[in-house]
Amino acid sequence: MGMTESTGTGDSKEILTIHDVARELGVSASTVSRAISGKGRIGEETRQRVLQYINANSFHPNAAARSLAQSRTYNLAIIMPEVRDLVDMPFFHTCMHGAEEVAQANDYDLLVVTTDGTNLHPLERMVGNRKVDGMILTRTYENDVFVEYLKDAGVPFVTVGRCYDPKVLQVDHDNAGACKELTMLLISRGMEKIAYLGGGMDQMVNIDRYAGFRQGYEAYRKQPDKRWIYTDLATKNQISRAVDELLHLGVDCMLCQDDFICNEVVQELNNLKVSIPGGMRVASCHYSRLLDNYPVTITSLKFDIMDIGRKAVQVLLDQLNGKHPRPLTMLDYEISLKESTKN
Amino acid sequence: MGMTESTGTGDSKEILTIHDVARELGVSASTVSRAISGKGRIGEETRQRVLQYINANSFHPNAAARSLAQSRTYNLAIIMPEVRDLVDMPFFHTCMHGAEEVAQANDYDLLVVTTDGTNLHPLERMVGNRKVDGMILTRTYENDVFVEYLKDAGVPFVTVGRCYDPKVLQVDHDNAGACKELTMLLISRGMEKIAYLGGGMDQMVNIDRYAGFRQGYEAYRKQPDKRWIYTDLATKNQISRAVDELLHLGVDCMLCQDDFICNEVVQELNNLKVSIPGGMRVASCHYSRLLDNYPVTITSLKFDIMDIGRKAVQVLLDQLNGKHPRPLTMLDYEISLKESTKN
DNA sequence: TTGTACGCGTTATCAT
DNA sequence: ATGATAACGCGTACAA
Repeated sequence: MGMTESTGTGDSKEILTIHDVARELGVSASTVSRAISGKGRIGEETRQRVLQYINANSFHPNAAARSLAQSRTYNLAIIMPEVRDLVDMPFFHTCMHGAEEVAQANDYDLLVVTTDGTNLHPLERMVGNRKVDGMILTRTYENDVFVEYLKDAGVPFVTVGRCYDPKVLQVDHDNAGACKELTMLLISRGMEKIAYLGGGMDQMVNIDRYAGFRQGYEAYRKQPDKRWIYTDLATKNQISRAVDELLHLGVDCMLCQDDFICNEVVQELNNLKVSIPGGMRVASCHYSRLLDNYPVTITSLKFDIMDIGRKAVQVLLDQLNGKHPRPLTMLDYEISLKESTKN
Repeated sequence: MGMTESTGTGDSKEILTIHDVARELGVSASTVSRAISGKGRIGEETRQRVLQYINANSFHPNAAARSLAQSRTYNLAIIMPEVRDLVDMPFFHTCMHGAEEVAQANDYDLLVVTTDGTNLHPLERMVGNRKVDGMILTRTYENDVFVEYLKDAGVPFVTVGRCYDPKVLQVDHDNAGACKELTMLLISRGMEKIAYLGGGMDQMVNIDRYAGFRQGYEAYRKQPDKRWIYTDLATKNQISRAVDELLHLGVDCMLCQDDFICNEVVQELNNLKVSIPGGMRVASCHYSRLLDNYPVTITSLKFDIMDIGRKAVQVLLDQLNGKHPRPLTMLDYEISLKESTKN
């Protein structure tokens, strides 16, 4: 738009195109393109000459043009659950940073999208506009509209968390196995009456952890009392009420489904002047720094969250690049036995 | 690529282009384009006809093509500091969600980029590729290489936090003013010896808060003892050591520069069995849920973080749309006087 | 090995 | 008010 031509010497500021480079080097645009992409045969010397020039003049191919020509955006989207309570965000954010790290390393960019468990709209826009090559679902539900939609739309995606469809790319920890092991450990330490405090059973991770808890009991041919079990706990109030009632029931230990719940449980116990582990034992199926804030260390399962984000993107990129990654990637966990369950 | 044509009736799945729509409706592509964009004159009835058709067949314009034609990506990037400690992330993540909310509402997408205070590389890639229309800097430094780079590159951007250049778009709280007010309040409540525990003085926010602290004293024509002042505290160890020494000096109150530091301070005090506010008074220049975990409520400054993210994007979009937003947007704060500073 | 020509899907500038 | 046509910048068969 009425921009005066640079006078003679190659100025900075001007935005270069592949043609500018070509003209300057006395070659054709396609040669430049080949030099950059590495595709198609090209003389090594011209290749170097081009590469050197674009480096020196910091030429970058226009993403939109490239995207249009290749039908590839080099963008990934990560879908985050709507933030209700700030404290339950660490998992997703850590995961996001892991994802971003690997994306970045592969010259991909990461778009963040937050949406609740039902609103497809933001996804539809992205898919419709073809703004991304693939997506990462950071949470899975028992009836997952996102999974259904993406399968249907033919968009490559990976889930963080389990998914019933075995063909869907998924990376997860063995939540059930881990909780089973933790439960068994607690029982073996003499805790007979273990209470379970869990959240929304519409989420796969919660379903799995609860299943693991039951399996732990079954392995000992025992059964937890129904009154010790709370699921679908959503608010702080519900949690503290559950704690109160469980105290009356005289359980030996409170097994919390995640760090958020554990956090509330410990606080309520604190309020009631119940000491840990003297008055009550506590364990959590997921550890986060949140729990660092207590003088007593908490027995818990530990997962490498950043790594799950990394792996998710790795698998997704493999998929996009035509490799055929194993659909299911299982990550390690660790049981961290601490003071809070000392007998 | 060898896709069989849909037999007769307009199937779903096929990816439509603006031409398909045009052909189907017996109009030209440009008419369809105009109907969608609203630009250029077009008959109201044809307009409706087009709009209805694209709705019914869920047509979305190809983002890459549109981007190429308009030289506009409808993407924004948010630059997040490299994550060192997970606990100091809440600010940036909350900010991000606020930004994403407004971006989403304006049909923009948000790319996340994390980088430390010196590494320009990720920015250069984005700018070079023209992947975004603008950027949000979530943290500003006294000598800010990002600000310099973006100004130089002519990329629209907004900073969250203050910046020396008055022409740079910035949205911020009045950190200095708020800390001054808080300091004065503490003094007026009889706390003569206020210790200050702060972090890296390379960051603008820390510079401002510290300045506010000093101004608070000056307003009373007093001066804090040098030994009460700790800046550039980086590790937990440094913080707890500072707390120990300050206890020996017999200060009346510990004013913490942010929630992270306050968190450590309170923990250390806990370890040492020093009660709050009985044994020591504590206040924080920034509140986050982190501090919810203590039985005693903490006197602090409160900022609406989500809102700062929202405002940042709003201002940036205004800029992109040729409006001329005021360079400086100041957001409100609130002083929350709680138990931790009771005398 | 390298150059030519066309397509990717949209917007914008001209005509009509 | 609408239609044809030329960009936008890059990738890629095809030709040389």
